[in-house]
Amino acid sequence: MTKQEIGEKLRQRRKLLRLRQRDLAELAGVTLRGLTDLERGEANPTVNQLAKILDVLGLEFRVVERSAHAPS
Amino acid sequence: MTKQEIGEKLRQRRKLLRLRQRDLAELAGVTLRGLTDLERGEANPTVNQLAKILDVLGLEFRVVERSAHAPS
DNA sequence: GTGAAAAACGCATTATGATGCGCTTTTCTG
DNA sequence: CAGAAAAGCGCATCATAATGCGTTTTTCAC
Repeated sequence: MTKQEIGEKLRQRRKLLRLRQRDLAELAGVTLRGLTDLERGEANPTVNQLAKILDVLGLEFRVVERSAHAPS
Repeated sequence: MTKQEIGEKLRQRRKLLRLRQRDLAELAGVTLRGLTDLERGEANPTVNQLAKILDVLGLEFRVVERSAHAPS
């Protein structure tokens, strides 16, 4: 996944949960600034930073074989 | 996945490919220091840093639902 | 067991990610 | 359309990830 794809996935998930960036940022313990940059794919976050946000969204990241395809 | 799990996965994959840390680090364009820390799970790498290494190893990371279980 | 290769790590430095603040732009809602 | 809410973003600062170098420890082949 590219950073853009990650950002888009986070955004979709956030909207699904009807959260504003501000609220998600607060729940995750990151700044609004950091979150907006991340959602737009214009950031190179640390694993911790990303994990904090994924955690609130009920998501996680996983290392897999490159050729493996995503489930529907 | 925790950082320890990620590190262990990278290490296993590297060994499978019969690479030394030094060689993998060079191929990935990171320092030996950064790689050793990462494999031991004692690092909080950026997504870019992690991606560079995963790329050489034929791996990638993906954002998924937290409850989804890993394939065998 | 000995020696060499590989990996771990302490410490200082450099590069860059995260934050803070405020202003601008975009997106909703009525 | 008008106003408000949400999101985007420029810039300076702070925090910390990445590097560089040398030394120590562990691993492995003989």
